Amino acid sequence: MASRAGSAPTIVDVAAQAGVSIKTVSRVLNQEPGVQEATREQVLKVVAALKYRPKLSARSLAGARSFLIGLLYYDPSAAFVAGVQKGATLRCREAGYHLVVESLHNDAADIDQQVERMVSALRPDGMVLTPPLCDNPKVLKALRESQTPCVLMSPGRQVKGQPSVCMDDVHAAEEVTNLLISLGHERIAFIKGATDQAASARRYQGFDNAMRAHGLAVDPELVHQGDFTFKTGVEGAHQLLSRRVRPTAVFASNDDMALGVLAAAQRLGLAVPADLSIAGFDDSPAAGLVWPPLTTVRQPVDQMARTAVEMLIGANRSDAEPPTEASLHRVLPYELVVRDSTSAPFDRPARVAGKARKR
Amino acid sequence: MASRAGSAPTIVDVAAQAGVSIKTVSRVLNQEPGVQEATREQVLKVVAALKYRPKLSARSLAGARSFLIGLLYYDPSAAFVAGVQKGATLRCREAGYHLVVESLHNDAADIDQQVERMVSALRPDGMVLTPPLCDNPKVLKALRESQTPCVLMSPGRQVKGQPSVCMDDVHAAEEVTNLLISLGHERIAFIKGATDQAASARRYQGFDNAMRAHGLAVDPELVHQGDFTFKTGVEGAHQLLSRRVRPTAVFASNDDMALGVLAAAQRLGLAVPADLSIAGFDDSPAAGLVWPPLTTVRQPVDQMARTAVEMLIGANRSDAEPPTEASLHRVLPYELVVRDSTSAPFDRPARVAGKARKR
DNA sequence: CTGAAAGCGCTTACAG
DNA sequence: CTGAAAGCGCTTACAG
Repeated sequence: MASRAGSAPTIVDVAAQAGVSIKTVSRVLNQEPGVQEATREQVLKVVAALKYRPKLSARSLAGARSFLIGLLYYDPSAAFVAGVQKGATLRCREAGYHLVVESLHNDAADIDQQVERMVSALRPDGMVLTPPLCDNPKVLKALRESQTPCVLMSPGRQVKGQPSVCMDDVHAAEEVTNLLISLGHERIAFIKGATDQAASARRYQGFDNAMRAHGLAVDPELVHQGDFTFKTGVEGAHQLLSRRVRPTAVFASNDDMALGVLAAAQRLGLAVPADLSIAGFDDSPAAGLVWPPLTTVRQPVDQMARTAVEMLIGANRSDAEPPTEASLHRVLPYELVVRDSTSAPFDRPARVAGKARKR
Repeated sequence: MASRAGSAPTIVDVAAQAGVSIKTVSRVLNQEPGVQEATREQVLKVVAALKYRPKLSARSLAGARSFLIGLLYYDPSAAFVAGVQKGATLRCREAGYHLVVESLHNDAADIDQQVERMVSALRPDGMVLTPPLCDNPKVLKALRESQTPCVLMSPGRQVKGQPSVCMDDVHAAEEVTNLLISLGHERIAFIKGATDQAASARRYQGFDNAMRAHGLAVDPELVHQGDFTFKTGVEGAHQLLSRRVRPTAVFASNDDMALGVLAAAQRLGLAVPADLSIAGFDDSPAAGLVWPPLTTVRQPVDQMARTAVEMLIGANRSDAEPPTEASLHRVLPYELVVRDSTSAPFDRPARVAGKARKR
């Protein structure tokens, strides 16, 4: 018997045509054990012939899973969204899951209700939280109360028992600083990021570590408080470059600020990197689209998102290992991207194309 | 009777507590007519008290709507994804819909099956297609066969009866060209975009229109074929600036190429805009993060996405007007962003901050 | 204006 | 190894 014309085939059509019960079809589709190989093949043949696809809403209503992963974000940089989406959607598809995206206002008074509303309507099997939402207590509380598994991306602080994915900001900042020092710089200025973002402190920490390790004092006059915007990069440059003894290098803790430093330096008639080396952080698209291209650090954003989705899907499986504290907090490798904005002090600009080093 | 502890309240709990049938609760929730005001209020009170939220999977399985809107994209620029997501998610939430995002490979041989699979599992109420997928015949065919309503964002060509949202590329490129001409430029070079993207031809068309309208010949030597990448901007600049008579301005048909021109000009020791004016297209984040900041055109990407979602949701409503050919193809206003990379030829660089003009 | 019944298309116990 | 029954939580079509 063929399936009714017009409407899509259902599990009943497949069962009838394969000469088995719908329960058996369900078993095959969900890869449950205890189906004879011959039966399995017969069912799969009919599934293919009918182009049968189980309907998500029915599976979701009847079963314990929704096959939906939620992604929450607030005011992210464009490069960040793009990377996260790429990693998350691809991993979702591999596992037959789908990604539902919602944007929220981190400062909204009713943000907990917004989250609660979304979760109770959608019942996602898990949620990926990006900064700064992953550090928002209201959001975390609403999710905990609804018992929705979460993975935090680059959270400010690890929460015990709360899965997270991040990169090693401290170590990356150390490496950038080491690069500048190895080029011969000693008066190295630093521009800090927004105080409400945890990465800011970690990056400064790395800078400080590296300086101390080389016996170089961090001159408070050469540390500027920025907020991750282009504007504070420009301001920082003006202030730092007006010191009695100028720095020979500026390490801005993100690319937007580094671009501000570059723009300011160019307006002041300084040659980069001959008169001033500049390093950033993030490897934003713009970092490679300026002259000279910026030395920076690439966050593995898409890998982080992919890993986050994987953790959520894995946790939903019955055969999942009991998680250890270590398996809950994944630290992914970053990439130091050395380009032309850094050189030995007073060097002629390098003419070599950008190259990347992994660690 | 209170709802069972532990599990979330259902429509049955609400009906029981409000002393009505579940059908009446359903009517109130879906804003169907024919419910007495007192009854309605009583139901809403219980809904609020119980924090009842209808489950999407149940509504979707029983009814004709899924409250899901799909967004398909392939290898978009970061700024584009970010804008689309913002506009689309916000509009979805206002209407109680949710946005499911999927990324596809435009060149995948089985792209039609990937689309078919997604659609038959999810049954979205509509789909937003971004370039270049909105021009992919396989994708469109798969969607047509599944009877999923679609809106195309910036499609290469209008398809009759197929809803779309776009901006007026031709007119925008005309305006940029007019700006350069009004500043006193006559030798204006143009860098074309990728030949497989429809916007490329439209932007060149606008340039050509404006030049002719002012009696200026388009010198074929001053037209370079690029592909929207930074690299072809650099190459174009080298080629265009090696002409016997140099152009005094370059109009690159997107920002990445304009940034390439800027980088090349700076390496060649040219002052921008004094020696060379540069204009781009897109208003990418980087456009405002370089020195001098780029004159460009801002695409209303988030508005376009918002409009696309609105059209899909509106079409699903029973009280929807029969669409006219005009209402099917929305053209949204762009914004000319005049910054410091353009000036009169041989001018000293402007010191004025960027300003925007709407049309 | 309101409701009782059937059914959407699956999975979950439970039998055999 | 396989299946018949019940049920997930809503909307639809039909009565009254």
